[in-house]
Amino acid sequence: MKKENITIYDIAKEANVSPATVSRVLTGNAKVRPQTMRKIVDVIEKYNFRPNSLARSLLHKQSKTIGFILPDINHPFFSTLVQKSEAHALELGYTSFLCNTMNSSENESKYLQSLVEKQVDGIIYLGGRINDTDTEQKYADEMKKVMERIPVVFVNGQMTGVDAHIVRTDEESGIEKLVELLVNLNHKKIGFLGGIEGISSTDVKTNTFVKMMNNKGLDVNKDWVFGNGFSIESGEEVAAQLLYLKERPTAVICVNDFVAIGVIKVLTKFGLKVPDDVSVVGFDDIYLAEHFPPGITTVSQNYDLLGETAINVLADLINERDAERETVVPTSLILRDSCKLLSE
Amino acid sequence: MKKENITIYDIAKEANVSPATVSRVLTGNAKVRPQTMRKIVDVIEKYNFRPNSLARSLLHKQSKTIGFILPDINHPFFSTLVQKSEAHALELGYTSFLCNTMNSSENESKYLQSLVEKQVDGIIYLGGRINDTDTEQKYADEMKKVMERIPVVFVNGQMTGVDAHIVRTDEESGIEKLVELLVNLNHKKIGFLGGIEGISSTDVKTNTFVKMMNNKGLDVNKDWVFGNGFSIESGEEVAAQLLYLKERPTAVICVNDFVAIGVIKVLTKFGLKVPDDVSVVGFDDIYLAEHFPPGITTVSQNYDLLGETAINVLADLINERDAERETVVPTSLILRDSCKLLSE
DNA sequence: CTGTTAGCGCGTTCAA
DNA sequence: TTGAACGCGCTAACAG
Repeated sequence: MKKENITIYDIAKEANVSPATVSRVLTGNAKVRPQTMRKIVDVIEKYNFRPNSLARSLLHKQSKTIGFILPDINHPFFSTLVQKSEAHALELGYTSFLCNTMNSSENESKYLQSLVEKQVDGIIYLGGRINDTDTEQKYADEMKKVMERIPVVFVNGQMTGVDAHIVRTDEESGIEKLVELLVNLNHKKIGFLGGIEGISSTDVKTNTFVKMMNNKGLDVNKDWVFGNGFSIESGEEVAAQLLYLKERPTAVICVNDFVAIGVIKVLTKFGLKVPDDVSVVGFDDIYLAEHFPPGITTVSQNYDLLGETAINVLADLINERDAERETVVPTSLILRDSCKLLSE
Repeated sequence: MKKENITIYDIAKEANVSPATVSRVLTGNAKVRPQTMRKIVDVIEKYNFRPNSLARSLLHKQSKTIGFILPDINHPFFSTLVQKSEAHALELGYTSFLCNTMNSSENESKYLQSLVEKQVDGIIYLGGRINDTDTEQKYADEMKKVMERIPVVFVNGQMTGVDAHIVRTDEESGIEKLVELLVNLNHKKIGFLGGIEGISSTDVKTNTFVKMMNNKGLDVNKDWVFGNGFSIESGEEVAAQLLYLKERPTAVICVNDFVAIGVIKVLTKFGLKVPDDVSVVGFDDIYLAEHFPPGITTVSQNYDLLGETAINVLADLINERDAERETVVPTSLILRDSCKLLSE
C-alpha cells in the first residue's frame, strides 16, 4: 500500500539544491536566484511534483478546509445553498467537506468528531440539531466542546445555551410579506400549512403568521394551521385533510415550496383550481417554484447572500477578525401565479 | 493564530506514561494493561482529546478522504447520486470533499490539483470533461497524471485515451425500453429532444434512438431530433420550436426529465395536452418526475446501485484489489401518466 | 541568496 | 506490557 511519494528532498537532490530552497520556490516566500529557480521548476515539472498539503497543514495548524453539516443535499434548499457557499469558500481558498447527516443524530455526532480530527478550519452548520426550537442538553454540550476548538457558523438555526455566530434568513418579514399580500388580495380566511412543531423555522413562521393575522384584525382558524413535515408528500397529506373540512380557507401559506407543491397537487387532483378556487403561497423560492404550474408565489431565500455571508463570517472567525454575532439576510417576495384577488 | 493543540504528549505526561502507550490505546493495536488504559482514557476524556488525523495520514500515506467532482450539486441527478455515494463512502470510513465545478474547466483543473495535494485516497468523477464524446488532449494528459497517483472512477462518462475504471448506467437499454414502450402504444411519429451534440450521453442516446427506430421499421424525422441543453429552460425552447413545425410527432423522448418538464410546460401552455395530444417521456427519474403533472414516465437511473458500485470500485482500487474495468448498471422503466395509447 | 536543522503530531519499530 | 527514538513531508528560523 505504501506509495513512494516524491518529496521536496527528491526534487532538491535532482536539482542540486537544499530542500529549503525547493520549499522557497513552492511558497514564493523568499527570493531565489532566477537561475536556481528555473532549475528547480524544471525538476518539479519533470516529476509532476505537488507538495503534500497534509504536511503543510500539520505545520501551519490550518488545513484550508471547512465542513458543511446538513440534513440532506438532495433537498433543493440545501443543494442551492451549498452550491453558493462552496463556490465562495473556494474563492477564499477553502476546500469543502460534505457531511450529509440524513437526519440521523448519530451521523451528526460522527461527522462532528471526524471534522475535528480532520482539523477543519471551520464548520458551517446548515441544518440538523440547530433546527430544534429546544436543544437537548447533550447536543449543546457536544457543540460547545467543538466550538472551543473550531469556529462554527449556524445558518438558519440556533442552539439553546450555545452562543454561536448566526447567519439567518429574515423569516419573520418573509411571512409578513405573504400575509400582507394575501390580505391585500382580499383574503380573510387564511391557513398556514406544513412544518413540524418544535422545529424552529416552523415555530417562527407560525408565530409570525398568528401575530400578523391579529394585526390585520383577522381570526386564525386553528383547523387551518397544521402540518407534519417539509416534503411534497407531507404537503399532499395536509391538503387532503383540508378537503375534509366543512369550511375551507380561501388562501394558504405553506411552510416551504415543497409543501406548497404537494398542496397544489392534491387540490388540483380533487378539482379545486389554484389560484381560482384557492390561493397558495410557498417559501424558499427553490428553482422548482418557478416551473411548477401555475408558478408559485413565494419568498426568496436570497441564497447568494446567505451563503456568501455565512462563509465570510466563518472566514472572519477563522482569522480572528471581528464578526457580527447575528446577521439577518433579507428576503424578497416573488410574485407568480398561484394566488389571486378574491372577488365577491 | 497558533492554537495550542493538545497532543498525545500532553496526555502522556498527565497520565504518567509514554506517548507510545497513549498511541496504543488510541489505535487499539497493542495490549495495554487495563489499569494503565483506564488512566489514559480518563485523561483523554478530561481534555476531550482527539487525535490529529493529519499527522496520522502523513504517517500512513492515506487520508481516508475521497473527492467528488461534478458540474453542479444543485441538479437533482447529481445531488441524489452524491447523497447515495457519500452515504456509502461514510460506511467505508471515508469523508468526502465536494468539488462543484460549475462547468468551468478552470475549476476542474484547480480542484483536481487541490485533491492531489490534499492527498485524497481516491476520486469519483461524476461529470464534467468526462462527458465529452471527444476528449481534448490536454485534459486527457492531465487526467492521466492524476491517475498515476490516485485511483479514479468515472461515473457515466469516459475520456478518449484514458484507461479508467468506469461505472455507468445502461443508457442504451433505457432508451430501447422507451422506444419499445412508445411503439407498443402505437406511436410511429417519435422525436428525440434535448441534450447537446458532443456530450456523450446525448450521443449515445440519440444513436440508440435512431438504431431502435430503424429496428422497428420506423423513419426518423430529422426535424424532430434536436436539443440545446439539459435544463428545464432548454426543454421549453425545443418545445417552442416543435410548435412551429407543420407536422409534429405524436410522442417525444427527452434526453432527461428536466427537458421533459420544460417540454410539457410549453406544450401545455400552448394548449396541447400531455399525454392526450402528445406523449412525453424523460430519463433519470429525478424525484420531480413523480410530482410534476401529469407524472412523467421515465427511466430510473438506479441511483443507489450506481453510487454504491462506484464507491465499491473505488475502494477496491484504493486497496489494490481487483475491480471490473467497466460496470454497467441496469435501468428500469417507470410508468406514469405522460404517455398514452395512440388510437386512430 | 542558500543550506542546516528542528519540529508540527502521530505510530511504529526496537529494546527493555 | 511499556518506553525511546525515528521519520512521514514540509517550512520557519537561523546561519552562512
